[in-house]
Amino acid sequence: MNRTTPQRRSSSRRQTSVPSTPSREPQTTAPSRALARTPSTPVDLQPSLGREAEEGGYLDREDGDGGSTIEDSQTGASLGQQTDGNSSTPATPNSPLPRQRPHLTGDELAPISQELARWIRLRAQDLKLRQSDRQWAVDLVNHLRDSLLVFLKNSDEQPYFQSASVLNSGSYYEMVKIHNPNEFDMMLKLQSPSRLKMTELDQYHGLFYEVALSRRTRSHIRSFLLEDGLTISASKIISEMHRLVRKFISTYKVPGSSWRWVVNRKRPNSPAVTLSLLEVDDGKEELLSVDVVPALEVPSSQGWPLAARAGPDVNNWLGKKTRRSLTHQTCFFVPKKPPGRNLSEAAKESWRISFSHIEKELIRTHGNKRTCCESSTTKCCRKQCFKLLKCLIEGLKKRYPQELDALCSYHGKTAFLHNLSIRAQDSLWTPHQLPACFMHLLGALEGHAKSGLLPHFFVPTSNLFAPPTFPRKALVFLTEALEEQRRQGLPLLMPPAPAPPLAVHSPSNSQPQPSPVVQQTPVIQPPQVIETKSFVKMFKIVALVVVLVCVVCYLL
DNA sequence: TTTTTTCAAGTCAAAAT
DNA sequence: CATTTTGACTTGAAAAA
Repeated sequence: MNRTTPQRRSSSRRQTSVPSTPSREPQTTAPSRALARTPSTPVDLQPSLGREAEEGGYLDREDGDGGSTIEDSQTGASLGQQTDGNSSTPATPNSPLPRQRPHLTGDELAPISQELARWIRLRAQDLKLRQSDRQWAVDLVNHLRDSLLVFLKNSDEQPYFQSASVLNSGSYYEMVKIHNPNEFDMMLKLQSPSRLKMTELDQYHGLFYEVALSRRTRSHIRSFLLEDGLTISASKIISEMHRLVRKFISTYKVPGSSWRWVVNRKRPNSPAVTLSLLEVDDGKEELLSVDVVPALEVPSSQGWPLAARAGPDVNNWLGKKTRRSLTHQTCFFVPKKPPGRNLSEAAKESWRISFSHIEKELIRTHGNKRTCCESSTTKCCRKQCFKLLKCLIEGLKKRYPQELDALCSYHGKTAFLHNLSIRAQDSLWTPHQLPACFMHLLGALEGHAKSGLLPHFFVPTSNLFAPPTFPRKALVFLTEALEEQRRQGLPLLMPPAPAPPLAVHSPSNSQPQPSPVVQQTPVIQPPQVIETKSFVKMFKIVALVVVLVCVVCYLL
């Protein structure tokens, strides 16, 4: 009982934070922090962009799949780095950036100015979640999750879901969520009664599967089988999930009763049932969002499908032993169709393979040595780099929603994992190398974009940057956008609205202006201008001017 | 300002029911 | 035997020094 009560009690202890205002300004004690943050907070909750981009990448939206252009052998070989070797570089004709070599160190890249480095560190600092925000969000989300589990357990009308259990996943639980703890992902694990027959769908290079039981069963799963009595229907599972969650929510009471959860409309290509937390009175702003994804667990006696056996290239990074322990774990299937219309019958009921739990473990135990991040002397900056990359990707998507529609956070995650496996040594990632490491990571993503080659980390035959899902046009756009970000000192990493407390100019950042990349130049100022110190300076100047004007007025 | 200490939360598995 | 409870361990942020 020590587990549940303290949470509640602690909430009442900090009365201000819980009841009325979910987060932000009020209890922020550090003024500088409040200045820096207030603007970003509400804006980022925008459901339309933020959610889809972020979470979507993870389980939901990204569809790397059947790239037509690359042959499998090549992809497999190239895992992790962009082989150009011979002819196979399709993307941009003029590519000044040399192909990334596996182990180049910071100084081989363009040098990073003092200012930029400082700026990167500041931004990394600013991406952290605040505990007061977490406390509020976590109480609500955990209560929701636990109640949903109880509901499913007692739901007699759908026995198959009674044995479901939750596996927390996604960026919050990977400890790489940025800005706000406002998005949570959970997989609802569903047991398979027998071994599964996993049939790769042609043309998708091992990402999408038809999943069938290997023999007939009397388990409760049988209400979700197709007519053949073996094939498991993805659409039946997801719609039933959706129905159950709706039913649960219709009776569920949010503790505190200032908010309510609503079940979002079902999106045709999404494996998730998405819940949004809204204010009871004005139900406009989405305060939290939770994705629940049913996930079919492959029995542990069965290995991964063939395409994933070539799987994560972590031998140099984590060692063979760790690799074995990873690949011996189970994998999951989430009910997700491949993108596009006019799908075959099998594709309509298809599942996508998911390694969310292993991604989580990789990001958590990310060190070359066991001792990485164990004490202050062995700290590394890997996660910080990843957070910065996420931030940049979100920024890019916000600015170019149409052009970069295909881009999602999973591309960032994949590039990050490849980068970790290539730059394996802990000594390359010490905290003071953060700016250089981040530029490396950015360069890697740029390289992937240039070569049009970003193999799925676990299914290397599947290229996440291949044309059907990632149009060539978008790829070129992305390449140029990244290049420009780098050249201009990462303007998009600047805080969304630098000067809201003063209500001075420049909301320039928040309005999406889908101008071609080149035209972006004049809109954005170099980062130094907005940096905190300079900001203070600016403030002083403004104050001085105001005083002067007052004096003049008075004299007149 | 930077470093150390404390605290909330997540995970895992042993112990208890 | 299965489910729930408990405690040890880890991480990251906030408070204190």
